[in-house]
Amino acid sequence: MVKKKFTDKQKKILDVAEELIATKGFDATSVRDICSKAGINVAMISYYFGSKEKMMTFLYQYRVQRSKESFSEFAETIKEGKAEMQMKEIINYIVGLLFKYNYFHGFVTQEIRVNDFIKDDLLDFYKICVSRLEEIIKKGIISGVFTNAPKSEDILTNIIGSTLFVIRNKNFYELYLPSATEANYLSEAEKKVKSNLLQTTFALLGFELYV
Amino acid sequence: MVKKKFTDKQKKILDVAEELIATKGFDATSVRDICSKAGINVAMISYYFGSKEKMMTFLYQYRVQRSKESFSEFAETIKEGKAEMQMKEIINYIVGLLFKYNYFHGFVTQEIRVNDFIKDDLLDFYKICVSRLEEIIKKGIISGVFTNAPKSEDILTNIIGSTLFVIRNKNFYELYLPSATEANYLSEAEKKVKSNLLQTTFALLGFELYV
Amino acid sequence: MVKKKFTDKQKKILDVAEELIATKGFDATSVRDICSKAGINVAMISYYFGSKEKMMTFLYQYRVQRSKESFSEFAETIKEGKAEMQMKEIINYIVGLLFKYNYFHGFVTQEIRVNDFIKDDLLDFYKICVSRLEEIIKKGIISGVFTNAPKSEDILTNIIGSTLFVIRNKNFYELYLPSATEANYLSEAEKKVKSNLLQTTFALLGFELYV
Amino acid sequence: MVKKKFTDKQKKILDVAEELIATKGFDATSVRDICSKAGINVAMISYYFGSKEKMMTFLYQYRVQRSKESFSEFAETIKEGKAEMQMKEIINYIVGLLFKYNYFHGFVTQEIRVNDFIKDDLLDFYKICVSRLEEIIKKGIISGVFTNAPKSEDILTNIIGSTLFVIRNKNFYELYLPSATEANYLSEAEKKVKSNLLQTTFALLGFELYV
DNA sequence: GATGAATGAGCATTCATTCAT
DNA sequence: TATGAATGAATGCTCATTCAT
Repeated sequence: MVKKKFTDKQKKILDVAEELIATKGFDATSVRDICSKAGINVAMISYYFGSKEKMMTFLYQYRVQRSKESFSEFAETIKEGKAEMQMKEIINYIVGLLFKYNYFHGFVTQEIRVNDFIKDDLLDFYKICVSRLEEIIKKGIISGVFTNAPKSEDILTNIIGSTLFVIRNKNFYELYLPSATEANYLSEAEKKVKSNLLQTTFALLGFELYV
Repeated sequence: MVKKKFTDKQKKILDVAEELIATKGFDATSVRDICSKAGINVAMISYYFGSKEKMMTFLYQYRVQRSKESFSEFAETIKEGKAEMQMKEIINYIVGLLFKYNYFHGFVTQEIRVNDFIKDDLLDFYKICVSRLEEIIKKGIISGVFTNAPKSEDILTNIIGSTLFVIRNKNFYELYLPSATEANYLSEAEKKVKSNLLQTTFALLGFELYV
Repeated sequence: MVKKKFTDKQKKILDVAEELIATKGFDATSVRDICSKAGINVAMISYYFGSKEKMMTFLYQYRVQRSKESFSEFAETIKEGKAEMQMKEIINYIVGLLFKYNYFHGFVTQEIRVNDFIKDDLLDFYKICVSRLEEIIKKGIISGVFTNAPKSEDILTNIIGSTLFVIRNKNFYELYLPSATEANYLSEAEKKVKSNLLQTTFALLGFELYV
Repeated sequence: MVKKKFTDKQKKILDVAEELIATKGFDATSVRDICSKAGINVAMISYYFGSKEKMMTFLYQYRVQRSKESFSEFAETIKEGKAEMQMKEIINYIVGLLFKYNYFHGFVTQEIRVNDFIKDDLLDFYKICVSRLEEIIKKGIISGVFTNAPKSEDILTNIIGSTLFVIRNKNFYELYLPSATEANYLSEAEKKVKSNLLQTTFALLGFELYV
């Protein structure tokens, strides 16, 4: 797939499509829905992207690659810190990213019909996360602040898995968020899941956390 | 909704439907797909269940209620054990259940169009899990084997979230399962995620684990 | 078509079918509707009558032939009267018959898919009416009470046409029936249309009516 | 309902639909029937009209409203004449209209599933006819050409009822039309029913007719 | 580039009927 | 004689896509 620059109209389509697909699912979102909400002609999705499925591909590319890029930028900003600070920052960053694009990441792993190389794109992102975590754990072990060295793919699994579960299971998790309302569920849940994951991860690492 | 006994033919339909829906999603799975794979006439789904959506309802009932029941039975069997043994067993049980019905639980929280009382059914299941975990943690704290008392909803979140993530992200997790093949990915992944979750949970509980 | 004796169960089916078909139309009335309302198995209509359409045939036969028979009986009873009395009676009789079986006669001429010999049956009935009217008119002309001899097919056309129009166009005709309610529309309309047709017919016949 | 201009293709569909529905009934006429006869794609009915039922609505609108308009225009043209001439003209006009759109008016009052406001449209038409008849009768009574004043709703009932009966009962009425063939039944029947209704109506009005 | 009319394949569902019992 | 499960054809409709402009 050639990387593509999108015009404003195309970006508009992708934004609308993302929102609708995240809300209703890929199949339940019709080209007509997207186009009417985006204020453009029904034929334009085929015209611009070739097909609905190919549009989906561009949508993934549009989001996942941006996530990867922004993650790389973020990683730079914490390069100099201590391992425990870096770990805290990276957890907060990943969780924050998932919440920010909650209506996107949620279905990335669900919708199957998407071209494989898109999964590769996402896989790349996960692999970058794993190697960053790896570096941080090694650093913490060497500096002595971490006494245990769990597998970084398991740490990432816990982070992403728990976060997505919380995003997807509002009706469960809100039971334990007494002050959550319809409007602020996501921000309240984000706080709680970050706290949980920090505790969990530092416990695994054998790091005594004072939050 | 009245609880229903299913004939073998109906069970066959539900099994096929479950697999296809889990693979392709609800909307992308046509009744023609299901019926042709189940070797029955297209009209039978409407005939047996009323409609495709109602079939979905029966499918949920068929799986979630059975999960609840079998969980209750399981909980009885570990009633007498020590807290650490109970915790280990319950983690293994929940993870095993999710893997066993992997192509079901994965989409329960995803598909929107499902009747609410079904979500309630699943919520019930989660609440039962949480209260069991609660009991075990209290018991372990009292007996002194656990030195830390994390929130049980967070423990459950980690267990289910991580497990579903692993089930759904084969192409990521298999990178860290060197001996995994196409055929045995799930069983290998199950072992690894169980090990991860036991470590993680016991670390959170401040329990020294010797596995 | 062989004339058939119907069992009670078959008569039950025909009665239910007639009512439903008259209310909802032939196509909109399903075999399942009829059978469930008649308290019998879905397969019975095919079993008893061969098919839904053939059942329709029996239904016509069942009603139209009875109408013919009862008309013949009625005709006997007025054989001895004066022409003007006979005319009055026959108009009242025909209108009454149409109202009595309003939900049947109304659609006889509408539903096309019915076997032709059934139309013949109805045609027979009309022809009998015409010849009776013919006799009465002749008699009245001879006796001098009628001064004009309109075509009897036109008289019958007026009688049946006006009556069916009134039956079918409740929302129009009730505008001119101030005391009509939902419940008694048909009986009120029947009175008014009888009065109209008596006046009309006697006017045509040049007979001075004192009702 | 917004009044709509139809394209030629839409008019083609409505014409075909009208004919088929009048012949076979609404339910028995499938959109596939209509589209294949109209030489267009099956999806076009939904595309143009929204649904089969909505198409029906447009069909009513297309015919009934035009009938109303053309009736109003016609009424203007006879404004200046004598009562007996007006009565003759209006009878001929109404009968002619019913014959012209014979395959439409026949089922207007029959099909149940049609939107109510459409029935209102037809009712409007009937009410306009009644009030015109009313005026003519009054005028004739005043000028002394009519000696009797029957109810105009009953006159209209006779006119429409008899005409529709003749249209619908070809196999009966053709018995009295010796020169009628398959091809010219309608025009022959129209002549005879007009003659009948003129005679009938003038008889009711006490007007001596010399046709 | 951009439109909107038009297409044909596919959808879930309902139907009258048949078949095994 | 009677059942109800099972069938296959038909239904109205929606869909992503194409085509003429």
